[in-house]
Amino acid sequence: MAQPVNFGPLAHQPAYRLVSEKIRHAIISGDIEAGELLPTETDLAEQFGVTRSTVREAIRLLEHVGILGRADRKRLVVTRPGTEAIGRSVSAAMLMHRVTFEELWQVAMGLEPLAGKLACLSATDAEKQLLADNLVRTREVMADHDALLEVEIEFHNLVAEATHNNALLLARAPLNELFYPAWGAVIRALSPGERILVAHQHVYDAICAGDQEKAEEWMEKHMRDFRRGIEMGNLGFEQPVQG
Amino acid sequence: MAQPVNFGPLAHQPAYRLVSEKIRHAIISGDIEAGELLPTETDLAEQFGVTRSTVREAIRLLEHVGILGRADRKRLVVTRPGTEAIGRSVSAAMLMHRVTFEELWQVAMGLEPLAGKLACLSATDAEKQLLADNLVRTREVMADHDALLEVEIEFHNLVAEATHNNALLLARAPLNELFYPAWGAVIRALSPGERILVAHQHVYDAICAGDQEKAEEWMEKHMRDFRRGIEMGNLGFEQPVQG
DNA sequence: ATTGACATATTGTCGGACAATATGTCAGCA
DNA sequence: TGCTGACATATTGTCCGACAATATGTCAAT
Repeated sequence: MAQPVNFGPLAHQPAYRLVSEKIRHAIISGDIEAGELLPTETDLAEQFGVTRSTVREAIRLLEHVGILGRADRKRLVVTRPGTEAIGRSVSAAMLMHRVTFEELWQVAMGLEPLAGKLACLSATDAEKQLLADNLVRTREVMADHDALLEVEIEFHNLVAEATHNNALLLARAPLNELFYPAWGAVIRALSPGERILVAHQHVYDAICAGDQEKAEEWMEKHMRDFRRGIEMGNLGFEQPVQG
Repeated sequence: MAQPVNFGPLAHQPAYRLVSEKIRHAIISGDIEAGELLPTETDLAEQFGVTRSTVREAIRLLEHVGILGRADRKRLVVTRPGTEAIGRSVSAAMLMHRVTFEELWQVAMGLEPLAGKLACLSATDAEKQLLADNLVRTREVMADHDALLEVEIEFHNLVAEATHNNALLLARAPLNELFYPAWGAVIRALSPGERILVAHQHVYDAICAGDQEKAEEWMEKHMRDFRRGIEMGNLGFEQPVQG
């Protein structure tokens, strides 16, 4: 029996998407470097043969992803999406998927110890110094829950940055965003300042000594502590994270 | 001396951003469920007290991130950003950051073995069956480079899905996108069909047996093979990945 | 129940308009 | 010279109104 011909739906992309794709392609293919200014909307409209409104919609499409930004609230500029932009999108996606703490924690268990390990190989003296400063401040604010949360988050970010691995930085971007409130709750509930400091100290020592195993191991311990904190504080380890 | 008052630049957000934020907030806070239809553009324009053009720009802002999509090329619908949408944004970001294979591989070494391990705990019979089917097909197409690439990628996706961990799925989304071409190059250069099959087989066995350590270990071996493939094929392990 | 004709709703695109604001130019003045 | 202020210009944000293409709903005819 002859298969009835199956015409796939002919994909008539709206113009604003085509324009958006063209610009996007020009950007990620490197034709336009990050930091370069884009032509004005009117120019683009002429070049593509569409109206300014259409160009504007195309631009908006790229704006929230972080590929395009504004230089001085006027001219459009090509930007590298930073961890903030990526963190926003991905964590929004995770929220909508009702990701639980457990799921998130499992990912963190894959990435944070890795960050510790890699930092041993690539941390510069300046970065080690930043970590040392962070430790000092941790000791100072141990009693202040809010401040402790700040330095705690900062420590992890510093370690991640010390890896000089942009892929890792981007991959763990959403963790920051989503763990923030939970971590704060744990700190308020259990005042684990001392334990945090000890773990951080060991990680720092390991990084300075270039001891990958130790860094990995202590990051892991640290994360397990965090998990236990959520469980003990009855914060709902199996519950979806809250925005 | 009295500090001269420092007026921060007053942040006058353009209207389309405000509208976008309102909608975005309504979505991720759960006021609008995924799958629900949004009011029409004209309605939204009235509700917000702006013109349709402005609403449209606001919508575009959310569209590319994946939280808004079209139901039937007409009505707007709230969607959960899937791995494709996230993969696109994040991999674009990674491309612009000139992420190298090495960086990417390091992240994959954090996530893929983890996926193998977790899949041991949560893979359903149906998912195991899918993996089995994949293995059969792998054996069949071992000589065909393109087809081999397909099943190889599929295998990793199946394992990841078997974890039932959405956070993990989203975090590894960009890897798929970016490794794809490289993996293909490795396959074409070295025809490693046999090695791939062996590794997959062991991972599959481990998942069926619930043997976390073995699954993790073989995923790791598999990834190391991949790394060696890139190095041996002179594909530039320290080079930025190509879009 | 299916088909076809027709009105309606909604999106995609266009064109033009104007206010607010940043940029560039140039004369005037210490 | 070097700074200031006035003015024209360019660019973006926002609005309005319009129209074509297409999907949806209704209703009569078969």
